[in-house]
Amino acid sequence: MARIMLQHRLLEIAIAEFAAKGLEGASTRGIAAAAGTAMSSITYHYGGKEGLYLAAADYIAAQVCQEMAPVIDEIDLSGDIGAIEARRRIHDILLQMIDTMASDRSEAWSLFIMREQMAPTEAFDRIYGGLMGKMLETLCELVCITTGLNDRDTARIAVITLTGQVLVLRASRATVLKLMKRDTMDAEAVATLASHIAANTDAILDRLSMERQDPA
Amino acid sequence: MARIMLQHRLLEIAIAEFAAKGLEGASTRGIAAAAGTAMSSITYHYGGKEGLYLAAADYIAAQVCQEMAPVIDEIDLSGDIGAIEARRRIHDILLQMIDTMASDRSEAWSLFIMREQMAPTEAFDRIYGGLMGKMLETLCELVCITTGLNDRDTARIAVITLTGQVLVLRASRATVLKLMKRDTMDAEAVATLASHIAANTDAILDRLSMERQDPA
DNA sequence: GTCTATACTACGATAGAC
DNA sequence: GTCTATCGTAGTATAGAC
Repeated sequence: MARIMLQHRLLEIAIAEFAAKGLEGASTRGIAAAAGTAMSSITYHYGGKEGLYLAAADYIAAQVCQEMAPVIDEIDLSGDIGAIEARRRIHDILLQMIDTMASDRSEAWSLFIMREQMAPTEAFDRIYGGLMGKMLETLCELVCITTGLNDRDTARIAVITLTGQVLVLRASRATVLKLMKRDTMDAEAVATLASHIAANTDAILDRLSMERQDPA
Repeated sequence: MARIMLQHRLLEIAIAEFAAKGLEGASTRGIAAAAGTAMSSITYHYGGKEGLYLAAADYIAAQVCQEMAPVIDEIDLSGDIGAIEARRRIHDILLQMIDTMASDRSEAWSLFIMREQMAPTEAFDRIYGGLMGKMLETLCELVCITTGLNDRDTARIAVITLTGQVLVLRASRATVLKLMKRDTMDAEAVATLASHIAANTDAILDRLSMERQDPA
């Protein structure tokens, strides 16, 4: 039992290190030392640095899956939801994403994922397959429902731009903080950003709905 | 003269390496070898790996500055432009950003900058100070003009979300390509994305204009 | 100024003691 | 299973030849 906890601890430290310094920048020596164990235990359990990295990706996928489950699973029981309900769920998902992206609690996860997005390795497929793909497809479906669109390609582009507003909070954290003249992303700043993103989301979805009805 | 060209070549190779592998992942030996010179010349010219990295940041700042100059400098002669002209310039700047973010030509630049955004070092200040800060403040100003807003804080948040739609094209390139079921970002895909981003931009700016007139 | 040779450090992997 | 010791490799930095 204590062993299992130690493995979790090692993985969490590994994620923090990989997130901060990248795959090459992080050192197995440092990770092992921080976890209070010998470096060779990484070799034993994960086969090496690369194995540890992939295990970290799986761990993140599982954690994020758990975190997002409440707002995603809901869609499974969607026999036929209306446009208003679909839009509410879009807002729920984006809010959950904002919370995850902005919170310091999951800073390491988001940084790890962001690094993979920019320079994908095998780890990206695991994370994408774990939940991200499902979540994005769910968003596409919801966009189609709430706008009345049948064109999933257009819906996908809408999802890209909608999530872009959220991702920028982490991907360009340094710029966002400079622009907002802050040192940290406190709860108030997150709330302000969230309300503006929600309003933008409505504006974008309304535009898509209107274009469908009146393709002028 | 040939020496200067060699330094430029070395810097460009360094940028590509740093962009692809990060500061720790890139190797001075590899960079020097690819540039056809000895590793110690890096020490001589830049003082070491860190110095080369900062020089690469300055080089990028200068290049991006040159690239964006046409759409930014325009604002300098803005005695009093109208709401329509301001909005046109916002679209111009975003289009230029999309082109820079999406094109393979400047892939290394954007990756380098993205890495700095996620984990800022001294290099970030150089890039931000070089042009990015000025460009973002220009965008804020234009948003205020085109929406009639006096609240620059709101304008800054609008700029964050507007640029977020663009940045996601590079920051989450892997996800975007998966969603769009493509292997590469060809010109047609870029054009489609650009037109949707432009429409979203209008929707967001219209929303801000309307809220100002009717803050219900 | 630029390259060669070398010193020094840190990394990842592995073998073997316990 | 876990730790210690060690090996080979790769990195930066430096000194010195040219």
